[in-house]
Amino acid sequence: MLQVNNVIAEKDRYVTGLKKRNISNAEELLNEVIQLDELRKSTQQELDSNLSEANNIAKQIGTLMKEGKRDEAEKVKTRTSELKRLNKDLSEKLNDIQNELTQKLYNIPNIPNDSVPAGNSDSDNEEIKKVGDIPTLPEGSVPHWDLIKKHDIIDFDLGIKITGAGFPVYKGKGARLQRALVNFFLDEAVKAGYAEIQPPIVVNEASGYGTGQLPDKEGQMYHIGEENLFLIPTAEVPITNLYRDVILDEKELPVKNVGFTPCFRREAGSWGAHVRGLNRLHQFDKVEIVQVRKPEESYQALEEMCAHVEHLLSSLNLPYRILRLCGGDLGFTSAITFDFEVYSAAQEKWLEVSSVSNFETYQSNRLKLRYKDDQKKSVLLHTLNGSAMALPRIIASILENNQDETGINIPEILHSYTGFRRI
RNA sequence: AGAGGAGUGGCAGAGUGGUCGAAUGCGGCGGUCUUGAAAACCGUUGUACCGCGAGGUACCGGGGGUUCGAAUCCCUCCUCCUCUGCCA
Repeated sequence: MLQVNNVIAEKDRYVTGLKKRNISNAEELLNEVIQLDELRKSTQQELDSNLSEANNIAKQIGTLMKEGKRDEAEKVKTRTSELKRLNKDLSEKLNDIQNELTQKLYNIPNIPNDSVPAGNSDSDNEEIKKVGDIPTLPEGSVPHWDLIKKHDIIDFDLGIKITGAGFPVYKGKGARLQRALVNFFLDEAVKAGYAEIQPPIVVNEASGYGTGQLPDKEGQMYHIGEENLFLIPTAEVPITNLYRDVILDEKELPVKNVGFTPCFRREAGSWGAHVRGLNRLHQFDKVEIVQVRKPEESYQALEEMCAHVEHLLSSLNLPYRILRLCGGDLGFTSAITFDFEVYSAAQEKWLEVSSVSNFETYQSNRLKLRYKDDQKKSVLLHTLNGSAMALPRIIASILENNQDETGINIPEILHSYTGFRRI
């Protein structure tokens, strides 16, 4: 969430930023925050001085009691009981104000980076790069949902039988291909200096709040009511929350982590005929890279992460394009996001396979993730993450783009991982 | 899951109602000594909020309560350890 001090210091810039996200009452919203914070301060000042007085009297009573002056002690007690009543009200008031302020801040998204274009929807995203040729497929080519049936490598019906729609079963070469990709992605990340993490795939409420899935997006996550836990929608949640309530030593920076996990998304309401096959699932595998950086280094890290994703895509020989998301399409917690899409030649569609974002201090403020600078001051760090990469759509495009009359060619880079060259 | 025990500063560990934000040791940082290092000695060493500052407030696993006053007493939740049960 935003820091109130920054809201005050850079109000104009923040208003402009929020307008880019099509929040028309931005100024009003920020003013409310500033006013609430002022009320918070004055209430706290009043409470603090009352507490101070009460503390002093309590100490006096202690001394009087020790000296045996009971009557005098009883006399001062009238004032403290008055203060006690007062302070109970005041601290309740302060609590309410703080909750209201937090609620307000929770509902204000991150301020977009200056380079983020204005816009309403994904049609306003800015294409900044396109690499690779769109393959021309042979006569009779079919989308991946037909290919997987034909070659019996992924079974949706079996998934429906044992779980439900959106939970496919990977079989034989399909399962092997997926495992190969996971290993390839992990190996490349480790080569690039990321430390491999295997986090839990179920997280508690505090973690949901830390990275911003809660309070507003709980509908996206599967919830285990009995234990009040959530199935992760992305490895970002556990891996970033590793650093919740942490003050890092400068020597521990930069943090570069990679994790492979299944991801679970309820995708409530977004199921329809247009999302067939592997295009959208309730459970899918993803390799995620996460960085924690000093503020002045985070944009360099963002570039580095984008370059890493590009490297993966070109190694797999997939045509891709990079989009800079516009204000209207930007995730709630993100300051800037680049989407990577691969071309799936039989569907004749671009599919999002990675999303690389800088959250600046938006997450770290909630997480209380800081480091000590050379002045020994605590400074909020920047968090970043990106998919490297989401598996199903990569598989979809590999299958579609590399099909011929008799089968499917596996990209060369994967041969040592799959142990086979064709499906 | 049941019974018992325990959660204090970076770590170890005292403190069971009143100058306790917290002894002591280790570690860290600064210094003295030394050619350098070690040892020894001296000093310093949590986080957040408010305040121009002096300073104030809160925090001893989380939340609530008793009391003029709580690390200390009570309730509740969480976590860890030991034993019993179950289990990959």
